[in-house]
Amino acid sequence: MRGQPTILHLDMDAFYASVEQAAKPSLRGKAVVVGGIGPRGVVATASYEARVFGVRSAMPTAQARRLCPHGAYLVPRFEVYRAVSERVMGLLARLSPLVEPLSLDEAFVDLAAGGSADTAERARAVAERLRAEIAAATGVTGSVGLAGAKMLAKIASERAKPDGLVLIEPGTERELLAPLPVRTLPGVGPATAEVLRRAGIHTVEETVRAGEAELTRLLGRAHGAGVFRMALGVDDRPVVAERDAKSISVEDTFEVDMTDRARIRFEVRRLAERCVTRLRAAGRSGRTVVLKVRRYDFSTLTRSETLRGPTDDLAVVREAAERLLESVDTTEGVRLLGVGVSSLADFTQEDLFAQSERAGSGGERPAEPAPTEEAAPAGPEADRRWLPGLDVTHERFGPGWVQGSGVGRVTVRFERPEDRVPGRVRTFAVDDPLLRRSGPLPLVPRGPGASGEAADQPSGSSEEASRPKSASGAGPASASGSGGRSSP
DNA sequence: TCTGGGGTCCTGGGGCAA
DNA sequence: TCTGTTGCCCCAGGACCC
Repeated sequence: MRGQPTILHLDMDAFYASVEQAAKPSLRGKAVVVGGIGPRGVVATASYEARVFGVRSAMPTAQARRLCPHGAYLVPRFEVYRAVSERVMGLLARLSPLVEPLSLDEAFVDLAAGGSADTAERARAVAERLRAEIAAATGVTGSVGLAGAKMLAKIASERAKPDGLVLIEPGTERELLAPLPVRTLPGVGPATAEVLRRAGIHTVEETVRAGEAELTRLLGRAHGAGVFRMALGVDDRPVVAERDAKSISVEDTFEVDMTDRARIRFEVRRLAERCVTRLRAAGRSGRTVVLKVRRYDFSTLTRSETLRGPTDDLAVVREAAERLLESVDTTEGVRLLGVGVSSLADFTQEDLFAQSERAGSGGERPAEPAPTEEAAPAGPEADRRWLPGLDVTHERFGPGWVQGSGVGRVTVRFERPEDRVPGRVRTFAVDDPLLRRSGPLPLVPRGPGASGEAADQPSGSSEEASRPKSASGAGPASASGSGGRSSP
């Protein structure tokens, strides 16, 4: 570090909520909360209007509703966020070959590696142009931080929020960091902050004064040394363009704790199937199978088994997961189950019959039928679930989105992203044959006037992608997502 | 009325082989 | 042959991040 401020950190502003506001004119300027809407859902992103009421990311949605009862609560539409994200990442890729995406809404760019900026003035000009391009191409805004190192660029983008740009001049880093709370430093979460607080360390300056030896004593060797370096502003982590995934996992939280052993086994098999589907889609195989169980009291345990070689065979993964389940006591209730695969490889060891047969079965038999009715996987009715925020089309009234539903009725607002005024609201019976799910509309209209190359915004039907993941009943709690979080 | 989902990294204990 | 040391692998849990 201490170099020119050519590390750029982009953080989209309240990303999921901003995309929803761009897509739905009636929500602009309103409190919008995106996340799980079930009884165990949490907030993924809140618009700035909702944050005024104290709504924050990772807060239980039920609590958010109490703080902000008049807000619009929407389920995430990941296919839209992914499309917008790809568009943004495409703009970043023009600046440098070294772009490191952290999530759908955040990325680092090494401007020097791209030759697009080597001084503070040029970096600032590049960043301002980038922000304008993002707004024009996607309809949503992003904040940019520029500094000589990743940590500082990230701090800068947080200070720039919303819709701003902050550049940290070389030589001012230590002075800037000194008064900040220790929680600002990467790697210092609630637990570490509490350890430091008990030792009388609250700020970055106090962290530096404590010295490396004391931090190592408090936090352990690797962590203590790392925190000390960050506190000094020493952050030489490079921007890494491509990172290989180290594990692939899926998990579900259930709306009601499960105690029925057959039902739990059924869910583990289903999760194993989803996990292997993703594993294969990524063209990977794995050697270690991990079962995750969160019990009624929120205590979490993991059990893992390492195979003799990497596999992407469903039967092998499923049987390993079932074997692991045998060692877990679930009598008092389970709220979450997860299945994952780690020790990933790009090849598969075919000779795994012994592994598969150890459990006394083999072959890719499909998951057994659900042991109880509530455990049934998503059926045809799944398509008739009108979750708030989802895209629909009515044969007479055209495209719209679900504003709410209940007691046999669904309320739809008919409007398009390009509308200047909120659209009309109409209510239908939930089984109205003229109403169906549809794909999202592009946020920025395409055509001669549209900027950029062929827009990669979704516009066609993607019913499969947007289908709810479970039927009603005791199925998994509503999805919420990774990323999309932004600091206030 | 509690606390999602998908990841990464680190630590420490136990088993095992050189 | 026995014993102590070392290093590696596996496993479980915790912290952290978005």
